[in-house]
Amino acid sequence: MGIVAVRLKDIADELQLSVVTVSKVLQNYRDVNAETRRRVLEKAQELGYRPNYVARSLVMQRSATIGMVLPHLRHTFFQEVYQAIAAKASPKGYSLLIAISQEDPDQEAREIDHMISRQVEGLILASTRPYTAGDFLEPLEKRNLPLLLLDREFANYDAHFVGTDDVELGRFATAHLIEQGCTRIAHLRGPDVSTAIARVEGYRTELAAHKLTRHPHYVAGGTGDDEAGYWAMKSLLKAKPPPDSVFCYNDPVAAGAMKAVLDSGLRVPQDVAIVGAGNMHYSDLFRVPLTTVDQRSAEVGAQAADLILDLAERGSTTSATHKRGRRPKRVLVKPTMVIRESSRRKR
Amino acid sequence: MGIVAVRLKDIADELQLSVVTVSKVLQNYRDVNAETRRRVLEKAQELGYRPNYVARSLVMQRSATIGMVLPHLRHTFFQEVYQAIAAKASPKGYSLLIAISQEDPDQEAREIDHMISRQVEGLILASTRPYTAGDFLEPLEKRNLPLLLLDREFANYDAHFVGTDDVELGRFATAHLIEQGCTRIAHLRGPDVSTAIARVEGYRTELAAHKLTRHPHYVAGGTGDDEAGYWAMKSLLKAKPPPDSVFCYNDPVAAGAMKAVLDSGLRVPQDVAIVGAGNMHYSDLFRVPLTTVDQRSAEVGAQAADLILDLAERGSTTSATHKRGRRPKRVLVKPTMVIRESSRRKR
DNA sequence: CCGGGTCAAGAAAACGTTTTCGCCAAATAA
DNA sequence: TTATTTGGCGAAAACGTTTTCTTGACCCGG
Repeated sequence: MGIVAVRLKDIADELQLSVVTVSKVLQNYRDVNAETRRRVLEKAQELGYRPNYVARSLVMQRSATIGMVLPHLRHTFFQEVYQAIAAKASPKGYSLLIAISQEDPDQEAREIDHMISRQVEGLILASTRPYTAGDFLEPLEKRNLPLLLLDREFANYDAHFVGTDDVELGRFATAHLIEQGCTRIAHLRGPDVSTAIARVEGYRTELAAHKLTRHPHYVAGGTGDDEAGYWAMKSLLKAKPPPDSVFCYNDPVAAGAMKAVLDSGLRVPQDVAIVGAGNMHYSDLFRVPLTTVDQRSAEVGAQAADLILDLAERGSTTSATHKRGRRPKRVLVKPTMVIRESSRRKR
Repeated sequence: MGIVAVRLKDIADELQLSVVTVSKVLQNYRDVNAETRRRVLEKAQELGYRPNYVARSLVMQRSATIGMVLPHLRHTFFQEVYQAIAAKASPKGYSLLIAISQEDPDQEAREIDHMISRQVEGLILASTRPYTAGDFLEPLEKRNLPLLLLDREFANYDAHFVGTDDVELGRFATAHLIEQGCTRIAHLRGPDVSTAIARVEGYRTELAAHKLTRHPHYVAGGTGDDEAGYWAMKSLLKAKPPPDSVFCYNDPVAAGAMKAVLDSGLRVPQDVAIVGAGNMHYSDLFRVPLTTVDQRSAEVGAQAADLILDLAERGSTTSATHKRGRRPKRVLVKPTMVIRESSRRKR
């Protein structure tokens, strides 16, 4: 019972050779006779030999594995980033070990520990923690294990980062609404993570640049899902005067907000223009096709893959080298507007 | 440079002990002095020791890893299944190694080989192959490695399977349209995989049960995405007589179909009623909220997790034991209707 | 004083590889 | 002929664990 595996030794025994010679054939060493090589390859084929990467990892001190710890897989953003990373890592022989923290910081810490134990050569982390890093990163530092923060960064911790330029995202969305003639622009912000904070900043900056006043009640919060968007929008509509437009933290929030507006008998975009973010799949098929800011997730993924693979191959570093003067990389991908019906006021 | 790790030996050296004793402490063996145990635990904490699972896997002949090979992550189905599996596997100490075949059979075969080399204890495969298994499963059989087919099964190969009851799905959708008074019911089928074939079967069975004729042109094919749905629907609308309703392979196809209908100036559901499948996130926010058949993906994932973990723990089997008389398990999850506007003809 | 038992620790073997080094025979050069 | 190189192969060590077996010290009862 159990799994039966063919080892180098099995090939060696059958051919009256040593494991060393067999190994050498498979590693393409030159100091082995052509005829011997042929016989080994033939036998390996015949027995269906597959190398044992666990053993190889141990002796070579290289797992060829990249770990990813994500809060969830709900948004297309993480899926597409994941696909982009997989597409780059696989041809280089790297495997991807994935863990989901379920938005739970303790679970996140456990999964990170687990990744360490699995000897990953690099770790991509989209942290679920509210904006600030704790000492849960210490084990990574101690081991000098390459860390790449994805999408969300920490205010008090310098690490390599790849994500969307969220300040720009906020500015783009807001500028677009202004351009459409909106003046009472509200914002449904997300939870207390860097992306949400940066989007608020972009929103404010752009309003200020156009000398538009911010009604104090025009920024409402939530957990970042459609449920939250629905209820936040419901209450926003009761403000006096009510907003004529809203920039939402992401597409799910925008979807909820749209539902709230339509349920209230108001029209989109005539009464309330809506802009989301993330360009979720099929958001063009919403009741009113949704204007959104595309985060170019595939590009984010590609950048993340390039960086983490580079770090892994060079055997750098969480933050140790930063302290020796080298700055961590910070890659911000510029978002792009995708304009659809939900915000089109001008014809 | 490179990653620096703390080993058992480091702890042992500092405390003038042998690795054996240190290992025993961490494995909770009883034959070690209480004071020694305390010192070891303290030192392990101090040095930030994390066990090396690669070494442990090698000696214990247990990787505690489950592999998943999926065609892609686009549909919410796979995401939710993945999440459900992760939720069950993680508490049991299993990690998930994921690979994406990109719908490419060769890539799929490579990824399977890779999983073998990584010594996974069980493999979940949603194959991209058109309905029939090839000899690419031979390495799995040879090693007696537990295989679980997810979502899509093979006609000519008996293996454990967990997925949606797709025949029922096709019947449910069709029956619902009949109930709404539709008579010219078309079907936009998916690619040549078992799920699509089964859905067609359900569709035909239900039509026959109601003695409804099938217009030969009423089944149109495609690749299963919204693009395909759009063009297939476009041409379906030119049929004489045109269908008054359509059951679509999945929600993306339905989304494309809806777009085609609306673009043609027709109304949903009055002129053409539409039913999708999969209950994609936010399909209730479509231009016309989409009626769909929910595949209960979380339940599928939970079942898949239970089965593969059970197989892995018991060290069974691809198909070897099947031949010894034990039948592979076949778990079919019953889908449920989610009725929304796109199909509601009766008030 | 001896035999048995208990307690605490370590030595050795094992897991499947890779790599370095050494060995021997045959071929080549001097 | 002798010295040197070359070609082909294997022995041994290493990677970080876990497990089994052994050892030695100590205590207790007879």
